[in-house]
Amino acid sequence: MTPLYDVLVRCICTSHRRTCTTYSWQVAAEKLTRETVVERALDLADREGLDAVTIRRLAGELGVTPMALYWHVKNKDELLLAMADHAIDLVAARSRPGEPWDVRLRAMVEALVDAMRRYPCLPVLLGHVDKTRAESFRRATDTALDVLAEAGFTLAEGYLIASHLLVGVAELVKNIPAVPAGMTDAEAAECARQARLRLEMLPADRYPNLVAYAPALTAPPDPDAYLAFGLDLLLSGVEAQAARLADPAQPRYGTTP
Amino acid sequence: MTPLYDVLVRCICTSHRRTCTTYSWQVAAEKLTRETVVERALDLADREGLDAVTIRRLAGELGVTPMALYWHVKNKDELLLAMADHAIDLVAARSRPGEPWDVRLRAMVEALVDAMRRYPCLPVLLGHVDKTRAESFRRATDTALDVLAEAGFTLAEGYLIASHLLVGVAELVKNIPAVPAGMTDAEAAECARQARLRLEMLPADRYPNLVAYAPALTAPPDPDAYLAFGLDLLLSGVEAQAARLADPAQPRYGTTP
DNA sequence: ACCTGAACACCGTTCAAGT
DNA sequence: ACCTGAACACCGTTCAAGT
Repeated sequence: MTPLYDVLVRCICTSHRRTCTTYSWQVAAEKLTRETVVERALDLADREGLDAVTIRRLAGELGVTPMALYWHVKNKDELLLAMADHAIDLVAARSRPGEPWDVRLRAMVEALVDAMRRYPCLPVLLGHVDKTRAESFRRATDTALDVLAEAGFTLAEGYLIASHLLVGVAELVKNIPAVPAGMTDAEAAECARQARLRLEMLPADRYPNLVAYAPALTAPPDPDAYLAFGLDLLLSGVEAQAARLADPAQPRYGTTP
Repeated sequence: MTPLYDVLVRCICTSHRRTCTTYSWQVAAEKLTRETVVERALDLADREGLDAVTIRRLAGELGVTPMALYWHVKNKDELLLAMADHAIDLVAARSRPGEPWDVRLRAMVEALVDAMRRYPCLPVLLGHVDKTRAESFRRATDTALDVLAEAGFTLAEGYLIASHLLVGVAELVKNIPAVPAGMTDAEAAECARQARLRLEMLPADRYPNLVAYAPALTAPPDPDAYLAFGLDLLLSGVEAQAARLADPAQPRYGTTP
């Protein structure tokens, strides 16, 4: 542990690294960074579900020892937070000032939908992080509060609406009716048939509506009509409240700014 | 390991047990049942959060070996499912046939709110179970579909609305502004002050609305106004859609029954 | 029928040590 | 600065065995 030894080792190390990076088999092990850790974690979660994202498993995927990750990320909670932060990053940007509040709000919600379709793990990921600690959530929430204030809502009301829209969109995208990626038409049909049978096997006297719903499951899914209806449902609630609260006699939640 | 030894041990044991049950310190170990397992798990989750519900931890709480639980419950997933099932049990019952659809729907939603306030772990628990596998969910969904069909929705629309209301209420109750149980007024005030400071410490140029929202946090929380606004928001969306879809020219999601 | 004990393959995380 | 190795205290679950 003399300085000389230290310097010597350091030299060997850097020169070793310099030569190695020229070989292709070393490219994968090419100096870990926090960004690649987070992106690889998102990738893993999208492919195999959030449960597959494990410090040890992720480390294996990156060709590195589990404890190596702790250099780039404080702990698993921070990893999940960084994943959500990274996935939601583009949402705040898509508000268009100048437009009326309802089209601005719809644009934001559609940006949310896009983010969740781009990162399928995002809806369930949202349930595992403290949203107030993520930077991109704060940005998105702040611009949402801006839009909603323009609609006449108090800040407290706007805050509630913002988180309501967030989980509403998450639930919507989670249940989006689509053939799972990498499934042939035949497999998808078989899948739908089994889902239908599961419903039809229920006792019809106790669950008449669920049983009646079963045939609809064999029809080809229509994600666009589904999303259109879901988004209208979410947004029309906000619009209805905005209209109702335009009457100053109505009781409010929170003080008007 | 002779038969004689076997019988001998058995005698000692049963007589031991028979005497023991007369002592009060043995009452807790009084024959485990699936119901007490589930209820104890709910209790544990309510007190210390869902993460505290662990097979081993729960077994310890029940004064029993971890593997004993596997006799009453197939695995942890089934335990979580049974917990949700038990907590949501009373909801379907609270629909009042004869009333118009919107008051029936509101009654169901309010029953949901009650269940979630009774079992604080329920909102997060819902994120960890497959709702289609729980009996009381199916019952509640079926009666909801009944109510929503009366409102003119298709079954597909009704199904979407039902799950939308479920997660909407869950999010609402999760964020309910109330002084946490077992906290003095002084502690609650300190808690609010810190929440306010956390917001006010944010850079005001990037998050102007969040910073402006901070002072509202020091005001005493008003759970009733919060819930009233949240429920109105949820339900007015459904009502607005019902009104819009009364026009037969409007596009629909799913076929009308 | 109901419960225990030992064992297996997994976790997240710490801490000292290497290079 | 960045990564490894060994260790700790925890998981869920199986399987054979006890009573």
